[in-house]
Amino acid sequence: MSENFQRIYAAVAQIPHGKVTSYGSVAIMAGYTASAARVVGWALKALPDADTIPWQRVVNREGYLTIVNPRVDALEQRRRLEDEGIVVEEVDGLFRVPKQYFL
DNA sequence: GGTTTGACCCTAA
DNA sequence: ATTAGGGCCAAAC
Repeated sequence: MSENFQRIYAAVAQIPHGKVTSYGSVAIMAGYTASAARVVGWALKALPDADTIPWQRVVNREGYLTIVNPRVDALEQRRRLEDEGIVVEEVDGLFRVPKQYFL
């Protein structure tokens, strides 16, 4: 685990309740360039404590939940988002957050 | 050890 | 509007 990951986790923790943001925005908040979005994906995949970090508020730019982590699937992410009052719509078998919820 | 591969985004054509 | 390519950094191979 590197310090860069810690900065990413801190940036994710700053996302307000009931809002979502994109990977690129998290990268910028963490002090990276905008195109370091993939690193954010790696950081969240290797997330140490999924109970305290609001990782579910990070979606891709189109609002889709592109998650492949075996520990936590897209279903759990949708459940955690709806617990915050976010309405998640289903498009072609994939979950999507409407653009109005973006930060 | 170098090389490839990602929970992706931006720019240019 | 859509497509192609480069970039970012850490793991996995």
